[in-house]
Amino acid sequence: MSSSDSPTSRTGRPRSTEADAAILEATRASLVDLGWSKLTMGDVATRAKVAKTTLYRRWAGKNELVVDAVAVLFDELELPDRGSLAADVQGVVLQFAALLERPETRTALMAVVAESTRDDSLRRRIRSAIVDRQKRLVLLGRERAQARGELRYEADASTATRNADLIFDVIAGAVVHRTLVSAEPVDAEWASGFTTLLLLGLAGTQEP
Amino acid sequence: MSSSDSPTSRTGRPRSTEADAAILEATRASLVDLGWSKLTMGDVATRAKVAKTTLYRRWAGKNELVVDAVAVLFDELELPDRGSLAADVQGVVLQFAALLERPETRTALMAVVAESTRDDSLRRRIRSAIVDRQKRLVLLGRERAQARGELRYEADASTATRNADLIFDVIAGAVVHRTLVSAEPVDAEWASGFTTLLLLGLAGTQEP
Amino acid sequence: MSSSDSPTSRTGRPRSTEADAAILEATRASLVDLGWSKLTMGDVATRAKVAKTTLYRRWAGKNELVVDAVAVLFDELELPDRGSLAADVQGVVLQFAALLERPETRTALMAVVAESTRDDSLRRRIRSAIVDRQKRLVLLGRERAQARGELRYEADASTATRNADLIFDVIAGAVVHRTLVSAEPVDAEWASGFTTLLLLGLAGTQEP
Amino acid sequence: MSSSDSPTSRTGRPRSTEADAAILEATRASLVDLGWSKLTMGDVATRAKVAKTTLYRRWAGKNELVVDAVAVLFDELELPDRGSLAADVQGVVLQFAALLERPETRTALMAVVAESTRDDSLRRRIRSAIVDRQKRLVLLGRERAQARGELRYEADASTATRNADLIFDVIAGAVVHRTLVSAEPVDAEWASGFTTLLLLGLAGTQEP
DNA sequence: CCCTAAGCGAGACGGTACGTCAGGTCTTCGG
DNA sequence: CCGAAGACCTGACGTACCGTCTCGCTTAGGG
Repeated sequence: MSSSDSPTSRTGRPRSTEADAAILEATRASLVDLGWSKLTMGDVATRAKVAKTTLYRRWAGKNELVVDAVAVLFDELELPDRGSLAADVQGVVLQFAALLERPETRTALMAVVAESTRDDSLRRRIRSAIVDRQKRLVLLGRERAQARGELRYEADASTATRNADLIFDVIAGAVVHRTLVSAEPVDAEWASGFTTLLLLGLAGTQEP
Repeated sequence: MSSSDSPTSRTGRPRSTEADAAILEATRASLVDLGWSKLTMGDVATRAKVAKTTLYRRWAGKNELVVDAVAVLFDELELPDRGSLAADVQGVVLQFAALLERPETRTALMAVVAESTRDDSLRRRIRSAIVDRQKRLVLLGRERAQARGELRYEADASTATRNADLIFDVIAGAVVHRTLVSAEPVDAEWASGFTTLLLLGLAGTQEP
Repeated sequence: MSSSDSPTSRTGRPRSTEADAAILEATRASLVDLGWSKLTMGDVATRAKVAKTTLYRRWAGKNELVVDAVAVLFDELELPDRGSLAADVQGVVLQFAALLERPETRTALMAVVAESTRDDSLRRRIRSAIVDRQKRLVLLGRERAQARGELRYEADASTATRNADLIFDVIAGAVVHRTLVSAEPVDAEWASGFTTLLLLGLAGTQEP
Repeated sequence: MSSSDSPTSRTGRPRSTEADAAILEATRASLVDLGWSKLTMGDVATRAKVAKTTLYRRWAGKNELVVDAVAVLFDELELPDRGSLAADVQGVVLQFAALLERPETRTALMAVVAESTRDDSLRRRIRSAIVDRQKRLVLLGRERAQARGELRYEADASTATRNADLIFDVIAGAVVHRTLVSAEPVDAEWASGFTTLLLLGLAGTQEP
């Protein structure tokens, strides 16, 4: 997660793992208190009771640090089996919205995405640390729905991938837009309306 | 659009309207060259051949300036009548994606949205200058589709509004997510797949 | 004193003489409140209820304005006949010291002198508006002392001038240094000690 | 002399002593080229090849910096034994005048004195860094004259101090006034006339 | 059991940009 | 033409962070 993918240099004092944890924790705290644009490396260092050098030894800058600090939060998302595809979708929509309401994700997510439009390595980091990891939810949901007979098995693998990507963009995009751009609440009612729209659309594409 | 909503103070030298235009143009140019995070007020002032103070007299800061500079680009979006709802949706999806591919919008849009999560006045500015202005496309598209008989007229006004908002979040969200987060192209194929999904979903809700 | 030495241009609106007085008064007030370095043209204009342009039409800048504003205060110095040279000297020393204790002169005098070291026209202005005007006190004091028989009449005119200049520098210099550099009070005791020293010195040069 | 009178904090990177020297040197050079009022912290930093922050870390502002930069020049003043009190006084008068003719002292001295009239801490700094240090010359001169039998030993210590202060104010004041206010040269002739006046005055006060 | 290489804290360093302020000038309107 | 109002350009201000550096000290592993 942090940068040290090096072959574990054998000599010298090893890096403090406590520092790592303290820094990420401090980063989230700073995001909550100050927001993305006011967050500074110095402030994070102070909160984590760590020297600035220690931060820079591990992360190249604010962008990378925040991605790592926030990524772990997205792993909290789960897909408990609620018995039907509609319930599963609605559940994940509400979970995702709740995550986006948290101040640390709220302020950080769009900011790092914005930065990533001009920084390829950052975009790759975001994809691997956040985006791609959450596609698992779409894939898992589909599998369950297929097992239940709610969805057909897709014959063509590439079509299957394309569909999963589309669904992911629609769900994630709609929830993010509703939450951060429209700044309206994602409540059970909205989640229900959205889920209905999505599943009818999906069902339609599977008709003969 | 800029700050002077005052009742046009009668005395003193009036503000230069040329400066206004030059500043917004310079802001877009600076966004293209430097991106959001590297853009500075000083650079914009230099490009616009204007003093920094002249910027600050009109805009409170980088955020407000960029919103105004970018907002006008969104007004380019149109909804030419292509004869069917599907064609209209697909058309606007492609237009919107093309707009998001432009470097000035690409780097600016998410950034100001991110900032707006901690700044209510900024969020209001974004809504009035960008978001709400584009809902017109959804409303216009629905009217046309209703005139064509592709969609029913909605009896309940509040349901109608809710539906329009939902559709707007789904379209805008999906396109933004595909473009900026997934960083995959919005080509005719994707647009077609997305439009199909959306319209089937809409049709489904009108069946019974 | 102010700049308009033009041959009374016959046409157009005449300059407000009230404005002149108000500006000089405002300048002194600003000196008292803010001191030389914090005094600004804008503040003076505001206090005088006058536009900045009006100031610049009359004075080239802060330096010239302050010299004129302060010069008039030095004309308050007088040399009442106290019956003896010693009493006259002591009197003028105390008067001068009292003038230098006033905040407007205190802060302004050294400042404009400092500026004048790099600005010949300013130095000329200071000399004509302040310094040379006060030499009259030395000359008047000498005349009286000569009339009283306390001092001999000087035969050589250039020697007389040289002596007057020397005495002026010694008196003015000592009082200024005591007041502004040493920052010690010029009370009757000090004035007495200084006068004694000076007059004994003068007497000595006239002995043989 | 600079700010660090702290007990040498043991941790962190130590301050660069080269920077200290370069800054003071650059300050003097800037005074020569630009004069007090045009001197800027930025220019000094540039000349010293140092960041502006490095200046502000050591000095609170222009005033303090210039006092320190100029103070060292005053330490050049010496009192070589020329065999008689008159010769000693005349020598120091000419040295002091030569110092005041140098552009860096010329422009700086009166300026900082002017500022000090509104800033007690600055006045203390000037006194300790410049004024009081030069009183040594008066004291040394008196001691020598007493050793030579030219002056009596003063019985009362407080009277001795008062006299030394008076002489200091007279010498320094007269030379400064002649040089900077009257803007006339302090040549051997003037120095001789002044010395005669002063010593006769002193002699007179010691008669029975 | 010391040696050595790296980690660590502290804080100074050269920079860049900030947002503000003052200096002077220019442009409008009204007197 | 004068005067007020206020916008304009210029350039300096003092501050905040940046990311790097240089210290002296700590901490483990390998010889």
